[in-house]
Amino acid sequence: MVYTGLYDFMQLQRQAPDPLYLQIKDGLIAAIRAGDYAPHERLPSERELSEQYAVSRMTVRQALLSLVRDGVIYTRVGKGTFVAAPKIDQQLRTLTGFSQDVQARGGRPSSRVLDARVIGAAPEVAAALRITPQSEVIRLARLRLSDDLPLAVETAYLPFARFPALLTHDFAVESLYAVLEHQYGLALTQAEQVLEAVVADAEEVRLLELTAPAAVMRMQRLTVDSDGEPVEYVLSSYRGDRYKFRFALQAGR
Amino acid sequence: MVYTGLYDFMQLQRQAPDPLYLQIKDGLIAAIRAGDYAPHERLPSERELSEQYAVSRMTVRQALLSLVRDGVIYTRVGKGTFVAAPKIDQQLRTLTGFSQDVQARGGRPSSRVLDARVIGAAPEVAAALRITPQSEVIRLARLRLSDDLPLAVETAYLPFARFPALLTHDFAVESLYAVLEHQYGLALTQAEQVLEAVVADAEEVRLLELTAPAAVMRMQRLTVDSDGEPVEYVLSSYRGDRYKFRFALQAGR
DNA sequence: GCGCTTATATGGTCTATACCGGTCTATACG
DNA sequence: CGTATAGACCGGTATAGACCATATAAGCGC
Repeated sequence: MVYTGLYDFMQLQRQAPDPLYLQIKDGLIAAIRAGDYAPHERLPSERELSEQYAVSRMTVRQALLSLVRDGVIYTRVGKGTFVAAPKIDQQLRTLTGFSQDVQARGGRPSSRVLDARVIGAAPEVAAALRITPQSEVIRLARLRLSDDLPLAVETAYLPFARFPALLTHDFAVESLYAVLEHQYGLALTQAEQVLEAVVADAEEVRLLELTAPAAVMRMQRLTVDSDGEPVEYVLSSYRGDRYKFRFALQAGR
Repeated sequence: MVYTGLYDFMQLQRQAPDPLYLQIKDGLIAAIRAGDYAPHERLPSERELSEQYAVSRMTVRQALLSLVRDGVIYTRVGKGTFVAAPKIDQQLRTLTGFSQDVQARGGRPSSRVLDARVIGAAPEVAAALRITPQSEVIRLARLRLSDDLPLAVETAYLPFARFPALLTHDFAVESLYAVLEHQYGLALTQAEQVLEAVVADAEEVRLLELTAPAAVMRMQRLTVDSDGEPVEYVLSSYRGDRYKFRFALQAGR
């Protein structure tokens, strides 16, 4: 036990170096993320990689197998190892509002404010936000566009008591999530969503410039801050033909 | 090469024998299920197992690592390998199919098989399952009902090569996920979904007993096993008026 | 040109061996 | 008696090599 003190010291100084196969794994992840390999592009063969990294083929395989389990790459006998289609999982790391969402898809988000005022909370809204009915809530209704094409109608409700100065912002320009994060220092980490497919009503047809009959995706979202306090309750209607909702499911853990 | 002829013969007679490590894995699963090892009981060491099965230690490790990924066992450096706590953990580690889903909502699931056969994979299906186009896939189309009311049309595609005996089951009665789990020992842990709202086409109107125009939720799901291998590609259409898709979003972690 | 064989590349499986650091225990020492 | 320490055993990492089935392209015979 002579070295206990020194060992602890070194533990604090630096982590034990990762095993080789993890270093290789990280290297490959970095290369893929850097764009050195496009989706479905072939990686060097296991034998080539073992030469490049100067390790045995089994060690390379350990790194590759781990990447396969993570869904980053896939293998085909006799053909090679390939980069998997980009994972949606990544997208879910942060809760995104409309603006980030559209940007992530390569679009240019914009908004038209339809309504922005303080009203008494309807029972349904009060229940969702867990406040007393008829207490004041901010109602922010916007038409959301991607590259100037109408994509969704969105109505957000927030407790007025908590965000009294919120309506001083111009939400035709600013992102609600950005304001909540930077102005109020909120970390939005959890949300509960309900999706439903319905035939668009007259109002939706008009605002989203649809031709009846058309389908819209109605979304209900309750966003909660890191303390578990409800922050916003949002009702949206997305054009069915322009919006696909994609996400990853993961069991357990 | 003395055995080539015999080997070819056996190939024709029955599927290629599982690799050693899978045989060992199955053996251990059977032993655990039979109660030979209680939860948290230590298994023989890797070196002992390699003697018992007369294989190298690396082969034993391959079996054990797969069991760890499936959550059946866990390992502790310096101590040994142990049986994981049963069921409840297990349950949470797997995704749910239609049957479990409806049951969780308090409904009584049932099915009508519309089509069940082996066909050549369409390009889209082959790409999703990451198999070569035109290779054989199982196509299982079912009308899914909850309390005898039509709720969804679901078409699942699975690689035939991996599940050659799958169609011997009656999927009007059995759950596909249950068969995959118990028969093939698969832990379905990851899936990627895409949801879209559309106006129901004539076929959907007829099968789901809708009145046009009506909205349906089209779902696309790629389910992947614990080894990262695509298992099934499912296209579904849910009645918009009877199905709400609810889930929790969580950022970061 | 068309079909067949052959050569070559790939990932998948398996062996045999080695050393590491963590864990536990029996034994020798103070 | 308490405690070091040596050693046995554990899973984790790594090597070097072998053979398999699959996939693809080159070469060959017709």
